[in-house]
Amino acid sequence: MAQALRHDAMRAGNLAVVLGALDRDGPLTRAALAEATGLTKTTVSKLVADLIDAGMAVESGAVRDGERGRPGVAVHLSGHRVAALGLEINVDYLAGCVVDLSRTARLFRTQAVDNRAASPEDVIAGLRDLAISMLADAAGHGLSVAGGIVALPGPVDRSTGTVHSAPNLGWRDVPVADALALPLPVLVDNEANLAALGELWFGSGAALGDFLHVSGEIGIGAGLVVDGALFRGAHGYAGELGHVVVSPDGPACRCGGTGCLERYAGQDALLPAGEDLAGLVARLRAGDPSAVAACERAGSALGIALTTAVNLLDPDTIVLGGIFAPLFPWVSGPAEATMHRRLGQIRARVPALVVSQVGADAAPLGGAGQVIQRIIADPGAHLLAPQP
Amino acid sequence: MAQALRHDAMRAGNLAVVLGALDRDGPLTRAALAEATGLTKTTVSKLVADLIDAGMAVESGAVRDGERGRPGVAVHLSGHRVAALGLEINVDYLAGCVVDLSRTARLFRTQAVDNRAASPEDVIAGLRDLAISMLADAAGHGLSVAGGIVALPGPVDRSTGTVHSAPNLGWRDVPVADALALPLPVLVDNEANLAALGELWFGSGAALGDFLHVSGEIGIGAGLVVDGALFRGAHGYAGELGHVVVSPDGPACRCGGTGCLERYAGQDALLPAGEDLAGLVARLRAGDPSAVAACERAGSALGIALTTAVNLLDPDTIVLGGIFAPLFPWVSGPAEATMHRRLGQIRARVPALVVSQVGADAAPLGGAGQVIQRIIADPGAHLLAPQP
DNA sequence: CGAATTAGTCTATGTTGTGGACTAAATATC
DNA sequence: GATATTTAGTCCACAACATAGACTAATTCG
Repeated sequence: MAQALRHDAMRAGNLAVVLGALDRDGPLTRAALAEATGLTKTTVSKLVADLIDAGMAVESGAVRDGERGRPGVAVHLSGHRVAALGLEINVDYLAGCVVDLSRTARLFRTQAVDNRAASPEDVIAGLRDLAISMLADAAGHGLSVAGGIVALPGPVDRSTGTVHSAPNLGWRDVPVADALALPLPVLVDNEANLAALGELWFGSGAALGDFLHVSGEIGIGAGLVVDGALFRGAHGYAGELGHVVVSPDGPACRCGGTGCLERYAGQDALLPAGEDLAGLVARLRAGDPSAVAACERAGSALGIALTTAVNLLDPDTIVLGGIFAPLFPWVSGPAEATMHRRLGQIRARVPALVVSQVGADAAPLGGAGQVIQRIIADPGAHLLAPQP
Repeated sequence: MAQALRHDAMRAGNLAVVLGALDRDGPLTRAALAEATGLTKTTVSKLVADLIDAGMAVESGAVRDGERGRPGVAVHLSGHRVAALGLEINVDYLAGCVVDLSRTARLFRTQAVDNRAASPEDVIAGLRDLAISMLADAAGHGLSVAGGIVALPGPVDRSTGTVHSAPNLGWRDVPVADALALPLPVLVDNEANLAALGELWFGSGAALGDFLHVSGEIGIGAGLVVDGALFRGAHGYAGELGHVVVSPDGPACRCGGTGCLERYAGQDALLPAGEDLAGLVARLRAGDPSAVAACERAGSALGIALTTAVNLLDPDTIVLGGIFAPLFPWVSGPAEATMHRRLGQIRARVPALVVSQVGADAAPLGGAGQVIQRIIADPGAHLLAPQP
């Protein structure tokens, strides 16, 4: 239910309105902020002063726009103080990044390890070491890290910070957030969801409108971004594109069904035993007919599943990430052809397929960005004591 | 973007908080309201006084709850003043209803006509007559109708009040809201969307959690309700369940694709030429094997499509409405079996299939309820001058 | 019947945003 | 180059709203 509004909520809300305007529309003078938000110049000045005290905004020089009249002082988001930590546990690596309030990635770290061979405790201890050292680095840069999110390859319970099952890691019900025991609030989320947010803030972003981000890995997940926020469904398990039915009489899937998308376009279906992704791409570049045919099959199946997704979710754009990013030139054509054949008559516009602009770090970047997003949406709760 | 909060917005917001609490939690005393909302008794008293002046709330008698201390005065939503109009244009009938603020249906009217034979202008003129006479009736009951919504069997542009295409009526780009020219604000929406909202407010309602409401008519639409609001997608065309791919090599569909759900479970697929729904139900009751087999085929196909919908949308419950309501006993079993087979291993809980509790009036009821919802969410904008 | 308890109102007060006067700093005009 | 004009930002008196706590009202308990 909507919360009761008291004076402090009004102030917190207006602080968020101003910070949000700075985030969206770049550097703005106080006068421009007043015009954009509908608040008076007086109020904006007071709010901006608070944001500057908290280290969330800074003044840059005067704006000489050639107009006559006194020039304004541009104010923009400050990346000097507030930051967030994004972490990822995946099958063969750990990764982390620190992103500042202006959504600039400040630190990166990746560590190749075989997490299938190790126990969850050891993996989490390794991630903890990586996180602690990044926090120290961040502190060295004067950054105060307000929170973190761990990206995990499987369905999670966000309220308890637990990963329910991560089949590719062999994990079940691991309380990742608690076990990490970092000295800051830590959340968990699904890798596919966070990768979608990574694309929003560190990739093609707002130009995509509402988009569906497809993460091709061993499984196939998808994250739908609507109005700048994830659509999660009732229990947080929306976007399971991998088990959308492509052909009800198709081959059996590990989920118990038959003919799921994963059996046609998942990593195991695309890569012959023993070959890795780089090998497949090399064969595709060389024009190997069997590799091209495999991608065509996968692309057509993907087109069927995406047709269904468009009918149900109605996105503006569809972004292909994960293994589909390097395979995009060979997969997107057949998928797009299928979609146009099936949707062309009933939709005014068939969503375009585009390739992800973020690399392997999409998930931790999206996680850190999500924390930043929360801070911008409620700066009042994160007003730090002004530093000397 | 979030709006700037000024004093009037704070007041309007708190008015909505109080009215919303009354809507959800039935009659409450001012003291209970203060506790529930977190506002002080003073503030609640002032807000309640405004709501009573506006005719949106009334005091009922004192509450004698057996506790000691002064008994409170119960306050509840008043249905005496504010109301909303729900209208529907469909292939063979026009319908309208008036719903009051407490979401009680006060007036109903249905008119059987063959709208395929008539021009859009004539159909709209007929609906206008029906609406005007209902408004007069409502005024006779002392009701002030704040707005209306027209349910239409096809995709609409809600911002312009236009229906893009209604294939079953043979309409294209008809500006329904403007053409109606009623003396109150009129919106348009898709029939399937409004039927889902009808189920929310006039059927099983909140007990369903987040649910997908399937409207089986000639086409098959679906509306997803998340957190008490419709999920519409980027352009408002989400929920096109009818063209979800059930079998990519299936029979050709009028949409240009093949093997869409509509070809297996739409009205035209279920009813042999010349038979109507009542006839099919009679044969099913009599145990006619070919009728039962047809429902089993339809149910299995529906199960495939719903499996996909669950994977992508993750609802708590699935409600079957339209023609699937009378066919529920014969269709739901095969659908549920298919869903369990395909989802049982990867979901902790497979959404239950339930039958719609609202009859044919679901769409106009949902439309009127939507208007009421908007009033409750922003009573400040609808504060009428106090009446003598 | 008086004490205890709870509901609701009343009054003084505090927080927040507003509106307009005011100062500051630039360009345009003569 | 002096003055008018324009725009940015601050200051101050004021208005809107919610709050806290005193107060009155109406009930049950002993």
